[in-house]
Amino acid sequence: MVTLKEIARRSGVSTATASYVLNNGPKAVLPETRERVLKVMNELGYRPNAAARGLKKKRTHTLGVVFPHVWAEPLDNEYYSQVWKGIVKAASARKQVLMIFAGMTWAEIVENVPSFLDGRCDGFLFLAPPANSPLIQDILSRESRVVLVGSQGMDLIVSAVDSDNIAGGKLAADYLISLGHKKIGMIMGEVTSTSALTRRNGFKNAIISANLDLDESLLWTFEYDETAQIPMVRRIVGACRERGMTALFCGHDSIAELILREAPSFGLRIPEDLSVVGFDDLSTTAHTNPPLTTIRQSMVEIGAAAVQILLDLIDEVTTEPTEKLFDVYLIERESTAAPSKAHQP
Amino acid sequence: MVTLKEIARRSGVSTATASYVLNNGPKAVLPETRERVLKVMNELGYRPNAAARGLKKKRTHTLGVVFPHVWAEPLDNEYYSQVWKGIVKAASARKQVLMIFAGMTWAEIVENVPSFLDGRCDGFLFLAPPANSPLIQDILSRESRVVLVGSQGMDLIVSAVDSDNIAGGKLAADYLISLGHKKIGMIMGEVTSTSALTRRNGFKNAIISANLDLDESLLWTFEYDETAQIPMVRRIVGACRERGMTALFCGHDSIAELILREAPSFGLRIPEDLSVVGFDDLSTTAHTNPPLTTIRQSMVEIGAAAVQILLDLIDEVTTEPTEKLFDVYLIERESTAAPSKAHQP
DNA sequence: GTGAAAGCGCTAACAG
DNA sequence: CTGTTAGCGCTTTCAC
Repeated sequence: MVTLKEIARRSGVSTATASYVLNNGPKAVLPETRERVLKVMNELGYRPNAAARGLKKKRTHTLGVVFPHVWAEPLDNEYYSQVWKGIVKAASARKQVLMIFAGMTWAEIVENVPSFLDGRCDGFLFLAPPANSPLIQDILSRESRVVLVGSQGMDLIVSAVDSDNIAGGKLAADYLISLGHKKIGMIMGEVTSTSALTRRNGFKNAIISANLDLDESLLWTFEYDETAQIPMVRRIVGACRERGMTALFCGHDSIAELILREAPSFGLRIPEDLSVVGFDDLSTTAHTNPPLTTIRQSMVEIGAAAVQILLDLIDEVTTEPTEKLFDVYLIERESTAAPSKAHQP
Repeated sequence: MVTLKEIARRSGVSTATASYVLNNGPKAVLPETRERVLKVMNELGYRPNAAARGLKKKRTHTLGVVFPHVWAEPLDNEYYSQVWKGIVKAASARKQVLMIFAGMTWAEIVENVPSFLDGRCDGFLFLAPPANSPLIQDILSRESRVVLVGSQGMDLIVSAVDSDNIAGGKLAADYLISLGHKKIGMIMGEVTSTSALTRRNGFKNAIISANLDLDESLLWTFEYDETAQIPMVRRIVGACRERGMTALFCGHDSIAELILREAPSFGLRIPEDLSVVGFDDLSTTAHTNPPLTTIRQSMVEIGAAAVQILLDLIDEVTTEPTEKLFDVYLIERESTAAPSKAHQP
């Protein structure tokens, strides 16, 4: 390994001078000296040692990104990919390196993350942590340079970036109501996810504001277990037949895709018998049959904003926790329509 | 920040002793001393500083993973996700942290990666680097602890893990031949990708071995540009109509999905008019219409094996570069059938 | 079994 | 403008 000392020796200067040229300061260096040193550095392919620098400066230019699980899980795959894309983009634009912490389960994360508070990262991004996790509390007590992504509405004093899920839930419900639907159901994602909860709250609010009947039996939670999915679809079909449900809001596009895929085998036509609205606007939803009406989130922007906020925290540009919510948009496709005559009063 | 020195002071021992208890060695420590020190560490929530340790031991327990681009790109999304899943799994099982290097373009990577050869990682995993990239050459000249993933068959002396793509291309072709097809086309992925090239080589070999006509005009390269895709499909449809092509092997499932989706609008029935075989076995391909016959790769295992090989290199368990190829499997679904009578001689 | 001290590679205050 | 040197937090050799 070639060291600064070696560079200095070969260029006939002191390590201090060599360091000054490396860092462009804090002291000035004569142009010719500078050139000489740079030349030697180039020739030897010198790379300043990151550990030594980190030790000295207490700054690693590394951001830790904590994933709740490996994001290859089908349900959230594209959401994480897109947010991640924004993170990478913003981080590389600002010359930051990303360090990933991911385990199979949240328990594994909880066990390991505290051991990373050892100076190898300047701050942390937590992607969609479960609501009210004690880990976050614990981390925050020792490290304030933390930004939560996809977790608005927790009671913690911490920076966070997310879509405006309340508005999203409301947007979906209001749209279905405007089409004339009266009996509207919803399937939410994980109960441990704050965004799933807030989407449902927005949805409920809209139903209530419209003076419609909020039928709790039409509110389901998605079953991640594959063997439970067909029975779940069956229950939803049952609700259409027996309770007159004519529209369904799904907390994730992937849930909506499942419904679209399975509905025909139950003789349920979409949108004639059931209007379906998703959430996310995944790239696949424009090609479902029928194309899915959904709520678009700005996933890439969310990731980029999170990096921005974290760096401001690290650089002490801001000291107060910031919360940023992104607007969501209705993307109207063909999985929604006015309720058919058969269901009209 | 609480340091070892502070721990030592508070426990009434030297930093050396405190270090011995931290590392369980290299010297023995009296159990009671040990307990006392551990207690203080716990109370203060002590975390040994990573930079200081790295500086001293020249080992960071960090693995660098280089992505050719953000893997949110639709074509390769799930492939990278799955490989990544295997990497995370294997790395966390062996207590390694992962550092990600990703840019938007390969040029950005080339520009930045060398600057990470600064001791912050113990070794590197390169995911599907372009064939014959000078970057890899450059890196290898300064850092031998490198494993290539998804890039068999380059001429470099470097460890690599991949699917047996030659066998995969052959498997697809042999299967179509066994169904009775004589005019078989292929669309390959990026020309810069070694796996795309080797799949095509396997395909060609099989065609030639079967004494069939290898029609070069039936060999296409996928167009990533979205506006070019419909014209590309049109050309393929044309080949069916004008040159009697009855089967098509796609180098990626995502390409096959495009064909399946667009074919109906050209009046092309699958598999009646054209049999289609994909490659990857993405989770979505069981639900395409019709379900896609494809070649399954063991993506998770590939990722895990790469970590294993890299760690052996780092720990000097092995010093020779290792190449590991994983078997691929034919998954027979409904997008393939014997050629219809109309096309038979 | 424990401690003093050197030193990993770098930065920066201080001296010249 | 350049050099000397202390020290970041830790590990480990060497002495006791």
